[in-house]
Amino acid sequence: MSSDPVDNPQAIAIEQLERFGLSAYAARTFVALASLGTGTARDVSQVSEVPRTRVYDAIDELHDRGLVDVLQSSPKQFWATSAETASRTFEHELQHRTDLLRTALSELEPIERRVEQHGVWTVEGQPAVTERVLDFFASADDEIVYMTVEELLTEDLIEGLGEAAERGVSIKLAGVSTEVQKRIQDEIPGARMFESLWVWSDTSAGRVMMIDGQKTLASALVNGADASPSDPRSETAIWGEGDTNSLVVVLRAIFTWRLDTALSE
Amino acid sequence: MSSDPVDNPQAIAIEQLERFGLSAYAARTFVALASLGTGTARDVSQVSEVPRTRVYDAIDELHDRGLVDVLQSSPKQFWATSAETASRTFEHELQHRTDLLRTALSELEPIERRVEQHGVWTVEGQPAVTERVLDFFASADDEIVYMTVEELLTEDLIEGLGEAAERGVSIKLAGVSTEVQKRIQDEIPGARMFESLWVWSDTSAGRVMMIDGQKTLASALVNGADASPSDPRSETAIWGEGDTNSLVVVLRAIFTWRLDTALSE
DNA sequence: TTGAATAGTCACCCGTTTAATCACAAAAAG
DNA sequence: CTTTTTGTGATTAAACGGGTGACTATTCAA
Repeated sequence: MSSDPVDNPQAIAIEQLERFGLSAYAARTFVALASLGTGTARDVSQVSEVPRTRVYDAIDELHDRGLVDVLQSSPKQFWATSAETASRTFEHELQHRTDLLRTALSELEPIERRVEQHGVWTVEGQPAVTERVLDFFASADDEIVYMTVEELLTEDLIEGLGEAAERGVSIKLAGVSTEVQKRIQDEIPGARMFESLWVWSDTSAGRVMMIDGQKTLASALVNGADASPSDPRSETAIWGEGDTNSLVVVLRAIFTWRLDTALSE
Repeated sequence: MSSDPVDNPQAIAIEQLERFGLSAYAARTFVALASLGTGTARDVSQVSEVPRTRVYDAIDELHDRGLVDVLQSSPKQFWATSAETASRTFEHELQHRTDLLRTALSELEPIERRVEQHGVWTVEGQPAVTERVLDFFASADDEIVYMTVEELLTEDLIEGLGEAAERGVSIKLAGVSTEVQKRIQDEIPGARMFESLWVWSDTSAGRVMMIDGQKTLASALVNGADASPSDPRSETAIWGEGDTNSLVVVLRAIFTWRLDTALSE
């Protein structure tokens, strides 16, 4: 269990370094050097199992990236930057590159994005679904109806709801425990609570929402109760937009009926 | 000039997406979809020049990453997330992964990192050199002597100097214009200025520094005056540590002599 | 209903990349 | 001066990914 190879820091570090664009040799070399502090090609080769003759190329790669300093002697010595410095280096580089991407993508984004009115779109993965929900919150003019299992009501979503509320959007929320209801009432005084449509907790249900009566989204948690809760790739959602959209029509009918009875008390 | 293929947003976006781990097809597919908003495999294939039959694989990849939603119809329709949402998705993922890396690396970092006392280490690239300088600033107990060309005196370095000053480290700074000297005096009241050792501006000199009389670093800007100033990979530095380190001995001698005459006025 | 066109899936080929091995020259160590 | 260690370059082998085409399913129009 605890010796699961994917769980030791070495494997994690190597995996991430590779995914950040380092070669396998460079990644393993850096991890070896990071645990050694300083060392020669021979030292590195022994702990990293990188062929000694290839350590030099790996070091070149790392040196160019600013992750390793080199002492010109014989044998050459290599010095790894600290965990903190190395991580900061990546952070800076990646931040810079996402900025590049953001600028480039916005430049070629179409002016108006019409969305198919008669179909139902699918989204995969909890982070992606959350992003979509946030987009919807941000686009709301009038009303947000949001029903969710509590584990999916994350901080950023509450924030998104709060911002909408400040714009004057009326918030109707269901599915959360009484304790959390209190917290919501504190942060978003305008929010109204209503009861879930069905017994919520033991199903695989995820969330259901409606924006201004014409955008809807429904999601389900696809892995059973035994699945690891840390796996975020377990939510699948569908959404639709437009007055006559089938999903919208169905959910609007349900919500209208339900809200009339639930909120009129 | 302006039609330089590496400068158009498409190419930039594709390049970044690929470096973030997408396949070439997926990257080109996403960029095509981002400009279309919505489209079928055929549409995508036409603008992206990805073989139509492979658009589906690419979409799978993008769908799994939460960058594209899919409408199940015939023909299938694909919907790209907005530039902002897509960038945020990457930002989140990369932030998460640098955190993983940071944790993993710190776990395997050696307790004490002794540094070779008799050698001179080399660092490549302006960002890497800056990182090293910041590390040194952070480790200073007593005194920082720092001489730099003005273009290399970036915000984060001034910050690092400020933090050191607040710890009670005495700061001695040279090479900056009188305007910037004023600004420094405002932000770091304790800092003292002295004149450069030589005519600084038209050489390829970069920076020279000494920490507590026993850590030193010197750098040069390696590309000539005609090189593009935006290229950050043009600085090479050497550094050394320890009382008897050759680089330290030399620079300490110079600085001691110079500071005695320059600061005593 | 039927046939042409379009959409979608799958399997295969081939080139590039990169890991891995080897051969050899230069430099240290004994 | 010999032997070991170190560093560089070339070479081989395998994996990955781009590119193409065959084949089935679906749609649309006669």
